[in-house]
Amino acid sequence: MLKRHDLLIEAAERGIRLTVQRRALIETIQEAKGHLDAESLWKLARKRDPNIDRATVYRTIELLKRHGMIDELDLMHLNGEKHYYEVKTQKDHLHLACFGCGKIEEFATPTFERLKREIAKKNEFSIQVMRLEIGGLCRRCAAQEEALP
Amino acid sequence: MLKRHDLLIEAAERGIRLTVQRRALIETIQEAKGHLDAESLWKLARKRDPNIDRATVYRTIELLKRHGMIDELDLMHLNGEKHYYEVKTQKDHLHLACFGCGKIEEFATPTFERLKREIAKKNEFSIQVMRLEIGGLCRRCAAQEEALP
DNA sequence: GTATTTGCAAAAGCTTTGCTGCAAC
DNA sequence: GTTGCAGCAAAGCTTTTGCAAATAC
Repeated sequence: MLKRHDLLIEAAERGIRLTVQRRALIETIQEAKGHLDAESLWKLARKRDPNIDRATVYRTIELLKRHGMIDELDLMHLNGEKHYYEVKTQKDHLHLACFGCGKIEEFATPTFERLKREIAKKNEFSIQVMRLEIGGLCRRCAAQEEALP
Repeated sequence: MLKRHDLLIEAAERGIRLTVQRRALIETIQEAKGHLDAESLWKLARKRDPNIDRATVYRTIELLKRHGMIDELDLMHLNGEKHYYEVKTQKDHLHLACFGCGKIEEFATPTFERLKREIAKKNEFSIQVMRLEIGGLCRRCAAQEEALP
């Protein structure tokens, strides 16, 4: 399991003003299983603050992103153009998206870390965000494809 | 320089019906310098076929994508949510996007290829598309940032 | 001649914005 | 008491879609 930051503590440490709405959303993101889009986060956050507005959700996501506290994913645009969010992990990892069944797998490996160091060094580039997404077929879906004529 | 496929030849080989509109767009993509979004491609393609419609551009892009002839990029959403397109290269490569000046750099390394093989093997995943994007500051912009208080 | 593709115009999907009043500190 | 934030509603940007007419083979 990848270790993730505690967003509320980190927000406080960073001096981010914690309104009830931000608290509601941050707790929602922290407890979210899987990767959720803004609309889903909004619906869940309303269980904690029934009046929280979509716009507030978007604005808070933007804030957390700027602070590098969450990562934004596209997940190969498997379901439209929306974005998905996850708490930043200690280790960089990549996402495997299956075009067949839509399942998302996460994967971390030292090779990825090595690649990151190599990029930073060779390009003299100061890396802030890194997003590696892979689309294809998971084992099960690849096997099914094979079976068809 | 990364070697890219000849799209028109490949389209013919794949039995893709080559209408004048598709020809116009394919030639445009092939000759494009840098990474262009759908709107820019449309404007350029109109120089070859003045009546080509936006919708045709989107439909053809979708077609070429399905055939794995072009890659779609987000380039860290540096300028809104549009997508950018490039002819598929022989070698996988990644994109470095500078949040300061907006410059996009391409980078290919054997470590990336190794990572790809490792992912496919460890996850038993059949990879079709791989998109590695990095956001941060290029050397010049990082130095400028440093200079400020 | 027939199946596919196009242009057009409209809609859809997701996100951002301007403004006024409210909340945090 | 100030400053910044939230809610609301509207607009924005990019992409998709339905359909009749045109085109490729």
